[in-house]
Amino acid sequence: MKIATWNLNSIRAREVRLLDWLSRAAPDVVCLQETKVTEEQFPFDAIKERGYHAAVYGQKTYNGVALLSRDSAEDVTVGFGDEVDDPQARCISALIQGIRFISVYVPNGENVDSEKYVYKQAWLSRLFKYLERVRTSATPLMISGDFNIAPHEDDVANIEQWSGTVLFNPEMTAVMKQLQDSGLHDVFRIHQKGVGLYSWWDYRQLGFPKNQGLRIDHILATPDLAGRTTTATVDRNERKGSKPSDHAPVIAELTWP
DNA sequence: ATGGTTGCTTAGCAA
Repeated sequence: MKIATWNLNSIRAREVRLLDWLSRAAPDVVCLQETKVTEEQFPFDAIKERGYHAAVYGQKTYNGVALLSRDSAEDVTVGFGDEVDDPQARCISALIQGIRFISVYVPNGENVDSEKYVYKQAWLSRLFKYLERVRTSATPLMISGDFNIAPHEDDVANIEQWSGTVLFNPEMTAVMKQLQDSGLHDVFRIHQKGVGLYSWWDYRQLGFPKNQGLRIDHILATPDLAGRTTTATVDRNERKGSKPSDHAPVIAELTWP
């Protein structure tokens, strides 16, 4: 079973790239973020032609998440289902082949003095409560997406530039540690121990050619699944060529069922 | 310190 997570930075700007990549990479489940379209504008037909079901939580202009899958998705839910009235489409979940998949687009936060960072903190707090509710011992779980957090120094190319920012600071690395301590393992780091491995590179200042990136897109899995993963990679080819997203897909393979 | 890029929308926000 091949799983991927990819922040597309607009599914309209990336539709051809996404479709070509689906044919070439042939993932079984794809967690998408920043689709930036309402459900009415989502390219359901083209994706169906490539052999995928799509569960979509859309929003105009900003955010937007989706789950693509070879097999049908059951029990689809969107948002956290909590008491907060939140218009931002950042979380979708479904049961696929007996696994609870969640695609998340964690708020960026802009800067640590911003109201957007307050929202990021609150959103993450709601995510923990959501995970407590949705997790059951019987169902393996995989939560993937753009977390907008680099978990470790080794996940940041330029520490001087990024230390203390919303993407890499003690409070945010503690969030990743708390997720891991709750039994959600960082699948990429099970298989890749090296440095200089990133999933996002700024469009500006030759970020990608200079490999000035951060590893902020993650696949986290409960132990039953994490232990069955066989590979984890970043598909750097998707950051190359004409009109790439600023994120590359992160891919994991596992023996399932 | 500023600016550098992209997408959506059409001047300015978000990343």
